[in-house]
This record gives sequence, C-alpha cells and structure tokens, in this order.
Amino acid sequence: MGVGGISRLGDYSFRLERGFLPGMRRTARVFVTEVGLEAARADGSLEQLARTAALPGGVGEVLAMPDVHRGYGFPIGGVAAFAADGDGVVSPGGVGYDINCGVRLLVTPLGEDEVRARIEELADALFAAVPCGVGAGARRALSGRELRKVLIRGARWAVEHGLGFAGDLEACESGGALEEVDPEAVSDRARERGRGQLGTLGSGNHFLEVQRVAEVLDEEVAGVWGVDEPGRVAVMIHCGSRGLGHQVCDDYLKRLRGSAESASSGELVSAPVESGAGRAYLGAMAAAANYAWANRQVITAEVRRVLAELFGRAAGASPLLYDVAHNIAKFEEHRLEGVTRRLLVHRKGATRAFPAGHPELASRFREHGQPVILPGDMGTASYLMVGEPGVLELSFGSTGHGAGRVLSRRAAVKRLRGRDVRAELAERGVSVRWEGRRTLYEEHPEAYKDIDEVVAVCRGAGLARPVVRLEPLAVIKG
DNA sequence: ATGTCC
Repeated sequence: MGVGGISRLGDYSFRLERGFLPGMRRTARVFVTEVGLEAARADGSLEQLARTAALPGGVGEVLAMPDVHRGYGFPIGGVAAFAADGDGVVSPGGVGYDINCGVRLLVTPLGEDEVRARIEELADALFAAVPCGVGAGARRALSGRELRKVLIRGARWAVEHGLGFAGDLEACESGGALEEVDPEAVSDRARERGRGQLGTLGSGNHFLEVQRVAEVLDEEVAGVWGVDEPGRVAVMIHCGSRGLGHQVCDDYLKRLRGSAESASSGELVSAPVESGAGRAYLGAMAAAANYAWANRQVITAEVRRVLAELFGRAAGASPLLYDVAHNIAKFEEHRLEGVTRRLLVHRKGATRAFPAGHPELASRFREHGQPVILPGDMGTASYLMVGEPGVLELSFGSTGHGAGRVLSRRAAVKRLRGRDVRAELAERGVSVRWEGRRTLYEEHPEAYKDIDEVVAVCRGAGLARPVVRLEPLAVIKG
C-alpha cells in the first residue's frame, strides 16, 4: 500500500486503498495528476469518495473523474455503481441537485463568416427567445395534466408537440426519457415549480452558446459526426431540470435522512434500491430527468426558430448531434470478471462515454462510440470527445464533464468585481448576453479550471480522446 | 445547481 492509504497506479491514476479511511468496503480510483490529487485531498473530495466506498452493495471501484471536486455528500466528478438488487443502494447525493443537468449540441449548416456578420443580432434574438436567470419562468405555464405527460415522456413530449424531429430522440442518451417513471413520487411542490419553467435556461454554469469548430483532432470520427469542417457553426445548450429537479432532490434528502431504511451518515444519505424510499426516489428522479430532456428539447425548438428567421430554412432544421446527461443514476449492464451484471450507475458531474460497439448505442454511433460533450466555461472552449476502448472496464464507461470551478462564486465576485468582463470577452471575439448582476464575475474563465487540462487527463487516463475543439462566438448566460 | 432561507 502507498503512503497514507494511497497507491499510485500511473501518471493519471491513483487508488484509495481500504486503509485510507475506516469502514471502506471497496477501493476508490482517482483519475488525476499529482497536482489534481492534492487538490482533491484539500477540498475534501477524497474523503467523500472514501465515504461513498463505505456504502453497502457497491460493485467495482468508486471512481473520480479528472474534474473531481467537492459536492454535497458525494463529489462532483464521482461515479459509483451498486447492485441493482439485493443490498445495492441509491443515493440522491450521488446524482446531485440538478437532476439530469446535461448538454446538447446542434450542428448548423452555417459557416463562421456569415454568422459573425450577424452575431449581435443572433445573440439578441437567442437571449430574447430563451428565458434565463434565477427563477426564470416560461411565457406559458403547463397544466398539471400536461406536466405529468412531460414527466413520463421526456423529450418525446416536446417532439410530439411539434418541437423537434424524430431524429432528435435517437440523438439523446436513453432516447430522451427514462422508463420506470413515477410521477406520483414527485411532490406537489416540485410539480408546481416545474409547471412554469419548461423551456428555460436557469443560471450558474448553464449556458446557450453559438460556437465554431476551432480544431479537428480526430478527422474520421468528426467526419461521421458532421463536424470535420473548421469554422462550422454549432449551438451548445447546457441546462437541467430547474426548480423541479432541485425540489425532488431536496424532498428525498429529507425523506431519506429520517427514514429507517436509509443508511445515512451526514450529507451522504442512501436507501436500498429495492426499498420503498429507494424506489420512490428513483421514480421521481426519472421524472425529473425526463423534465430536463423536455426542457433542452423545448429550448432547441426556440433556437431553431431563431436560426430559421435569421438564416433560413436549412439552419432552422439544424440536426441534433447528441444530448448527454451528466447528473443521473441509470440501470446498466456491465461485465465484471467475466460476469454480466445489472447495476445502478451513479454519475454526478460525469459523462457516459460508451465506446464503439456498445449495444445500447443507436446504430449511427455504434461504429465509433457516442459523442461525449464537455462544456467549457464562458468564453473559452468546449470539446467533443469519444470513449476509448477500455473505458467500460476503467470507469463503467464514464469520463469528465467539463471544467470544474477553482474559485467559489463568492471568491470569484470578490476577486473580479470592477473588471469589464463584457469587454474582455469582446476582445476574444465573444459576444455575451446575461441576466444576473454577478453572473459575469461568478462565471469568469478565471473561476474555472483549464478545460484543456481536463481533456488531457481524460485522454492520458485512457477514458476518452478529443474529437473536436469548439470555441464560442456568442454566449447567453442566466 | 436552486423562487441562492418556508
């Protein structure tokens, strides 16, 4: 065993041995550099991983992605699998407050020059079309009856209402809806919050960006995905389940904290998958996840409407390349030591990266693997990546989810207040629109890790490799 | 992340 219960496995891989913290039932593996390991120790995320490894019913190792940092109970960038039955557990903290926070990318037929020529007009139109900011509401609230359909059908609900194409659904992880939804497990309060927020962006690191293909790093895969032409314009949408998902998480943290079925210690609460409380949480989580998929689909329809108005019919039909969920728990089959098992895989601030040949992928992605979307911070870059062949064995087919914070919001505001962030971004050729008074400080690139570093470690660790680098032309923030 | 404290 290494010093202090930590063994080095490689340049980008460390193992927390069971001696790292009393009570660990399994080891944890951390895909970081030495510097990243020290940061994870300092912010408490190693201890959170070790506590996760103490939960019952775990399968394989607990994992931390290169962008790991401290979260509520369970680190952001954490991945943990549990048996789908028997003593396996589910943990709301292992999914996070923003259930099915995720990212999608629309690929337009437009080139950089024609879009730059009208970028201010486009940014204004997108900002006007998509409500954003804390508490932002939709123009029209759904009835309780209609909301229920959204919770059951996810992105399909929007497509059935003319807000998208059938092809959009197969470009979503899980087809844009989880099955085994239990709308009755979603509280009245959560549903009330959800009725008026469908099609809204929210705040924080959520964004809507007009981007250009800046660099093609894997010609073959980029070709298959239609993003192999430098200067091609794409639109990235990063948001989640708004107040509804937040309320679901809050409701079940409280319920499980007080439940006899729950194995809770401090922030990390959980319940057996097969218990009443565990099943109820999973049914409510699925409903919130479906709300998030519908939310991204409704925003997509608004984006296409704006593109059609400014650039014509073809731009308005821009296809969806893919939609990933980076805060979710899913039932998946994985092969361990020659045996295929059904597991509940929690990914919190981690992206599924199913590689070439995975049976769950739509045929279009079967040959090369699914697109993995890593959103960057405002004004820098984002990446498309693809899972490496060994990623299923290394991390249950998971990789990082973006550039994690290095400054808290409060610290960012304190350090950056007084700077003309709009002008700084304009100098880099990025036009920005925002709602909140502190947003440009809280979301400043200096408040985030370097996305290139996260991408390099994902690659170095053998999880995923970069396919395309995207850079922003315009950013819409809450 | 979040009607950033019902």
